[in-house]
Amino acid sequence: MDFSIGDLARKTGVKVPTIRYYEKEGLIDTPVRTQGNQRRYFQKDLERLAFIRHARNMGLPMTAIRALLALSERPDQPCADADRIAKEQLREVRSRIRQLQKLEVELERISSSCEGGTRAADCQVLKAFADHTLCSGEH
Amino acid sequence: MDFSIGDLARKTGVKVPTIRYYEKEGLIDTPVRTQGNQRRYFQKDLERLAFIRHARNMGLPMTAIRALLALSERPDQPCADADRIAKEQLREVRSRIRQLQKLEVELERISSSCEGGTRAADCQVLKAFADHTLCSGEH
DNA sequence: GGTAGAGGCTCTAGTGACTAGAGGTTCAAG
DNA sequence: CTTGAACCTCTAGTCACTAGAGCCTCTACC
Repeated sequence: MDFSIGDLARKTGVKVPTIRYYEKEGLIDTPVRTQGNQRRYFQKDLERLAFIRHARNMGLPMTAIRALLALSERPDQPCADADRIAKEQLREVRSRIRQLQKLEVELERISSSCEGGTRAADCQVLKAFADHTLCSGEH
Repeated sequence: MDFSIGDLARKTGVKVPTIRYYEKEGLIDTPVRTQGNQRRYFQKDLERLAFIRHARNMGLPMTAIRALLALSERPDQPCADADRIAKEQLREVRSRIRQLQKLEVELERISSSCEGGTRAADCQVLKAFADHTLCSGEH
């Protein structure tokens, strides 16, 4: 029926101190306590925490998660915001991918430039890191 | 011949407080001072800071940068380490790209699931964020 | 019912890589 | 010589946790 913070941690994959942190930050409800002052959770807490965890895994910033949580608490509100947040995150992810791909090209060039020269003084890798003008594109 | 911390900031694109922070962290030399206690820099400082900045732009962690800096200070050392660091970073970047691409697929699915339903209660986007089991792959 | 030890509690401080602000001093141009 | 932009140090704040100290409670077994 109810379960401890450790149970909740195991079920959601969120660490115990992180759950307490989320509580302090107001992301999850303050749970009921046992007579001995220990937290006890229920199914609804598990769902909310799983939501947060999943959204975090998807790279959403806490502010976006707060917005989504607020939205899900007012079920009669229009959900256009939720859609907007998801699309925004998608744009973010795509732009990060593009940036990393530029970086990939750059690093490929750098790490293939080691010609087996043995001394750091002649190391092309070090030179490549030092000299931005050698880069093919901007970043 | 010599220049101020503001000049150095402009030339490298590293902000003034960040330069002072790097000094405190031992990433750059403690510069000479004017009679009035202001920092004065030279070409070598500019080069070192540009190196750091470029490497940071490439996503290298500070520890890797420290290793590269240490290496470049001992020019007779073999440079295999530099090559290893570059290759390691390349692997990292590639793995981050793969992860983000999975996320992209996921977010595409989520953000196309809004069927114009107007109420948050029925919002597929919120459901998708809540329910990990709807995900196609792992993450 | 007693006890051991796993797990719970609060609180403070630390992480990385900076950033912001307060309150004061110095430099360089006019 | 004056003005004001740029410099100085120091502390504290950011984000999203994480680590540790020191203490308390719950549960399972005897």
